[in-house]
Amino acid sequence: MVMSSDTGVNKKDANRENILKIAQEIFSKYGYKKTTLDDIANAVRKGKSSLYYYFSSKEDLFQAVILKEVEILKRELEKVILRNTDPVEKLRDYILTKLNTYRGLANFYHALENDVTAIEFIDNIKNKYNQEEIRMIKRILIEGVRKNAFDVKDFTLVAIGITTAIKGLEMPLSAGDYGTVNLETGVDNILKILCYGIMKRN
Amino acid sequence: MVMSSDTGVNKKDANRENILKIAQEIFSKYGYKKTTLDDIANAVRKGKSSLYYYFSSKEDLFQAVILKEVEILKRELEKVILRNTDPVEKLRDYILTKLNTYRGLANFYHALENDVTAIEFIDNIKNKYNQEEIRMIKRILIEGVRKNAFDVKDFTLVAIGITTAIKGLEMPLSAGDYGTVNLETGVDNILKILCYGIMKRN
DNA sequence: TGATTTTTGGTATAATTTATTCGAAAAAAT
DNA sequence: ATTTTTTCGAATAAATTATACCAAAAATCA
Repeated sequence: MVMSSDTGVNKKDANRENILKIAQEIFSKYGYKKTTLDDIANAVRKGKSSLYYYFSSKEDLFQAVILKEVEILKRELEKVILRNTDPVEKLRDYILTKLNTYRGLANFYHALENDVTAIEFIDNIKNKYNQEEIRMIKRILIEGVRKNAFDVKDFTLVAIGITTAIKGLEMPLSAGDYGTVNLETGVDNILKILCYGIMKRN
Repeated sequence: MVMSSDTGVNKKDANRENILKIAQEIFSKYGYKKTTLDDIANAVRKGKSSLYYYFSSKEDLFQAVILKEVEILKRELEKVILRNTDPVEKLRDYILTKLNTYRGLANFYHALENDVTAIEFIDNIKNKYNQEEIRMIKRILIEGVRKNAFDVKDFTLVAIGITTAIKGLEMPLSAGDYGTVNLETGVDNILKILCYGIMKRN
């Protein structure tokens, strides 16, 4: 393969990225099963068979989309963590950012149902990510204590607790009732509860 | 057919209604093509073949859903028309109500593409309804003039103009970019423009 | 109760859709 | 001009799906 000399990215990679971006939109709208390669091919204005030049199969494309999505989420959350905000605010931002990005992933998950391999794949990612999540929450907690806002003894334990609470918030998204749930309200509710347990009383 | 004596509605009709309601949700989420009878059957917790006891075909069911949707929209709009509000407010409410209900219809339309017969069917309804719309707008205008808020010479012409403007607002919905457009803002923009042309200056 | 009507859903099938392959040709780069 | 990259039409095999039929369950009635 020969690539253009000045730009580090070649055309193929650019095309891949474009396909990925559009595929993520369509997948997240219809879910895995209901999305056809024709849908994607039409949207990127290429022949269906051209997709196989970039990805070896529908599943391969799907996994690439998910992987990219996870990367984006990770970077987004890092940003929140590094922001210089009040600890509670930071916790709230973290959860909201996560849920909002998760909303995209949710629809993938939703229309998977039978497709065992795909579910397994996603579950693997989720588990892997779970560890990272706990670490991140921990950082927020530690910072909160240092700033004299939180009073936490066992960081790991509390971090796991909060992670669990977030999972609870994710549930309705996975289940697919979008319109019904108000994310912010849900988060604030959970936050209020969490804070009463965590906050240092004066 | 023998029906229960006291209630006017029999069970079959109730089931039909239920199927209609659920089918509308699924159709409006995935569009006509991507919705399978299995989807609907599962959602109503019946066997797929049972649906044929209530509707003669997928298309039949689809048309019933649309027809019902149109009925609901019509009734909703009648209510707005009869409300005792400021004319501009009423116009705004009318348009917003229409667009919001239309959001549901939009997705049907969106995933129709090839299916010529279905498109024709919907277009027929749209045309038929268009006349009614003009009549309704006219009523709002007439009332507005009587209340000394509007200054309109040719009601029909202005009504057609407004109807056209509303179509413009519907477009992005038909095109399928939901998240992008803010209905209220769009409506208020159009309204502001419309009012400057219609309002009686003091 | 037993008879009849309503409602359900399993199974079968024919038509359609869809993911994937292959190879050749257009486009771009060298 | 030759090589490399990229595209896509056509073919296919597997899966999905709308629809038809029929028998049995459930509800209603007499």
